[in-house]
Amino acid sequence: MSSQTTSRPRGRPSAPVLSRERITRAAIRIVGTRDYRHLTMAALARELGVSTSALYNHVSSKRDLLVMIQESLNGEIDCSSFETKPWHEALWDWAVSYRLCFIRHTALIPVMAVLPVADSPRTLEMYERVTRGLDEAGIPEDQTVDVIVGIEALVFGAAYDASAPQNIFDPGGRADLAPVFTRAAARRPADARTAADRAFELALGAQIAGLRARFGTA
Amino acid sequence: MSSQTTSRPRGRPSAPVLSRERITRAAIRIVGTRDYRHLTMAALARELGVSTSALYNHVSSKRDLLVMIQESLNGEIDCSSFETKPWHEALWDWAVSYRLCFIRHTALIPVMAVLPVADSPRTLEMYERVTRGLDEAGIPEDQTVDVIVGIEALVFGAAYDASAPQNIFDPGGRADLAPVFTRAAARRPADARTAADRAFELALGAQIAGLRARFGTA
DNA sequence: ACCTGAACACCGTTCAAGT
DNA sequence: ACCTGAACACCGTTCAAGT
Repeated sequence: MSSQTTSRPRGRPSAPVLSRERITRAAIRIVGTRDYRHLTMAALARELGVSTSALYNHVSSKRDLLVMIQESLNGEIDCSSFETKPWHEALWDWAVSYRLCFIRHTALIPVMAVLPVADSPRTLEMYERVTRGLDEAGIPEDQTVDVIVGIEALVFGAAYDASAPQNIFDPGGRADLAPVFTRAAARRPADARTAADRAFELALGAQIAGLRARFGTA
Repeated sequence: MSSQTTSRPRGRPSAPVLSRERITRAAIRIVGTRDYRHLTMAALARELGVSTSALYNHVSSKRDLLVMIQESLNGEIDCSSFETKPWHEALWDWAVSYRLCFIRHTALIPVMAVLPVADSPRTLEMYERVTRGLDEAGIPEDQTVDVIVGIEALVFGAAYDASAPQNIFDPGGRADLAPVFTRAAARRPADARTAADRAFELALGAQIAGLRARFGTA
């Protein structure tokens, strides 16, 4: 009895061309060099040298693909400070790293912001580390998640701001409509990125200072 | 000489069916009753009883349309408190009203967040009132815009959060990955909207408290 | 000036057919 | 199991043709 014989044809079993990992890497390659608008299923397939429909053997939808990218990205967010620094400093480091990660991926924010954590193990892992850090610092258990959500909201909004065009606060011909604002806007750093960084750091510093005042500085 | 005679045909000059105002109102009607995914140029034309291509006599692109909606919406944001209350209370009222306005319009956030103010007179007007309020309260002129940008970032992120699905923080089968987080998440209000409101108010309160500490409570 | 109808160049997604 | 090629149901946008 040749029970060893499998039903698969003899000779080298042809390994599949695609995998979720290869697809994710190719997608990140595309959005890394070009824009998110260029990340189409067709472009992705071309990058991988397969037909578009082949992708659907590994990915259930484009949204699924975006979640995979987000998962991979989330691994780069640094929450190691919660192991070594006081909670308010760790919160700062985390937020800074978080924002940096999403500035070049604002297209993922609408996905990430409403994604059930159950669908994203790495996000869950990140939340766990931050929650534990806040918990051990004595933040009341029924508010640790609120603290996280609040910081995250600022981070997402600030990531958009940092990806805005250079002249976003230039009133153009309508300066007469807003003289005080126009003068104040002209006082900001000329480089848009520098201006955005400063605004984020002011807001983050204020928010964390407010949290310290509320929960104690321990 | 019948110099009075115009080149337009005699009789009642047929008034145009469309206008930017009518188009904007129809668009708001659609997103008010249905989802933003249903706001297509074809659906909008059908709502107005014209052909799709007719829209392009009044609107240059779908992005243009979204900006028009945003303009109209911005008129509903309340910054009147800056005329009557101390700056920190006015900032609170403004942020609350701002967020409320965008919770049902998160699709506009990517547009609004990177829109040059020159393209949006009403946004400019809003910024003017807020800047003036902060200016008169003694916030240094070179930081008023940063304060606004920081509050706005929180507002946009919080609007996303408030529009997230009910079970967003339910770890599902992966509770083992995040025991501390799971316990903390279970402590939040059952109603997602209530939970989101509380998180926003904690963050906003903290941020404003931090700003007061920085700039003085005058 | 303003509207219609047809066409264009895309999208994401499905599916029968092959191996 | 995994891939191809063709097809489908949409998108936003353009444009010649009409009034």
